[in-house]
Amino acid sequence: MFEKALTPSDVGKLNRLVIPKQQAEKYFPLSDSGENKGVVLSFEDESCKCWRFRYSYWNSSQSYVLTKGWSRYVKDKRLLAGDVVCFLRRGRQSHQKQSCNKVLRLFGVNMECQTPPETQDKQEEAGESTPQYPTTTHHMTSSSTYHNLYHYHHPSYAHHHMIQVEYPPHN
Amino acid sequence: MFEKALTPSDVGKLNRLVIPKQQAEKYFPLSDSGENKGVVLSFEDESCKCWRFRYSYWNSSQSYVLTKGWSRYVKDKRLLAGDVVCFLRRGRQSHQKQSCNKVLRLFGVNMECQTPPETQDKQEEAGESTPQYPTTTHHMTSSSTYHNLYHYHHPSYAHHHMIQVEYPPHN
DNA sequence: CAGACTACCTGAAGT
DNA sequence: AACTTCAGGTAGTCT
Repeated sequence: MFEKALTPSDVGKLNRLVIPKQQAEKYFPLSDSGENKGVVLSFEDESCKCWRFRYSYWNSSQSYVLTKGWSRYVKDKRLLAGDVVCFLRRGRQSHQKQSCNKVLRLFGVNMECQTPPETQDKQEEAGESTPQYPTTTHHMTSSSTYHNLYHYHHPSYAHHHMIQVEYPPHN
Repeated sequence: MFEKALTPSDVGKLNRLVIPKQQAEKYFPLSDSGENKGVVLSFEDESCKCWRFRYSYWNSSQSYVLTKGWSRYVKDKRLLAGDVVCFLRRGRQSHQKQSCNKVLRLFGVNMECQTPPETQDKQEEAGESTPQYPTTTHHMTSSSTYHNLYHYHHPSYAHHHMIQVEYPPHN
């Protein structure tokens, strides 16, 4: 889907992550109805720990942000500016199509990968039918559409963490 | 009414003007009802350009401030610390009483003035019935009570600008 | 009460 | 040049 290199603000005292508008509107659309106050997105990290982040739109700055809960995640994962957060689409129904041909071991997590992450964004933009981002070997247990979110300290993979977000949210 | 010599903070990155409490409560009272979030005051400068500043009370610092919009005015007018902002009451009904006996030409604006600005504050404080501040010769076109606000680089008049504020606000 | 959170705001930069 | 975006802020409330 997309990725973002974390800014100092994203990991600092502002306790929020700005999601670039274009990506936010494409992948995490908020309906105009009752979602003016945002929604809670449920994530799950590599250890199956649940993380819930509030996702909303700030009219004043015309920005989409993850707010409540984000700072706890930054602290727990020791995220630093320069780390990159990658959001990846992964629907249950398209899970099979995403089977990869390489396995990368990161932080004790086996990850399958079809192509190197550096080249994935352009390829992904070129066509949804051939997902290339790394994906965990964890099995999805819900029928919802899922996304993967992970981050790394650019350009190495030293600080990769895997997290999965359910979208659209269902609670 | 009153004047304030601008501090570095008033023209700096804080993007706000602190209005001395005594003056604020006397001339720009905020009702306790729906005005906890402040009001927008509409000003008009010597070229009839409209300036809208948010005026509110900051509980944390127990201060009355002009916030939103103020920084644009500072930048546009190139205000500097040391410049003095003068707030003058000028009601439509009291306009005639304010007829002055001197005309000062400042930045292309004819200003009438009864006494030198340096001595006006004390005199004004002594009695509302003999307003002495300079006032433009522009005609008021609203039935609302108006105030004048202008600033100058103390102690000369090199940076005078005239601006008029409607108070109480009606929109 | 300190830190988290909400909802604002702005300047700089890009388009 | 006007407009949009967003990184870095603020005040005030909540927990």
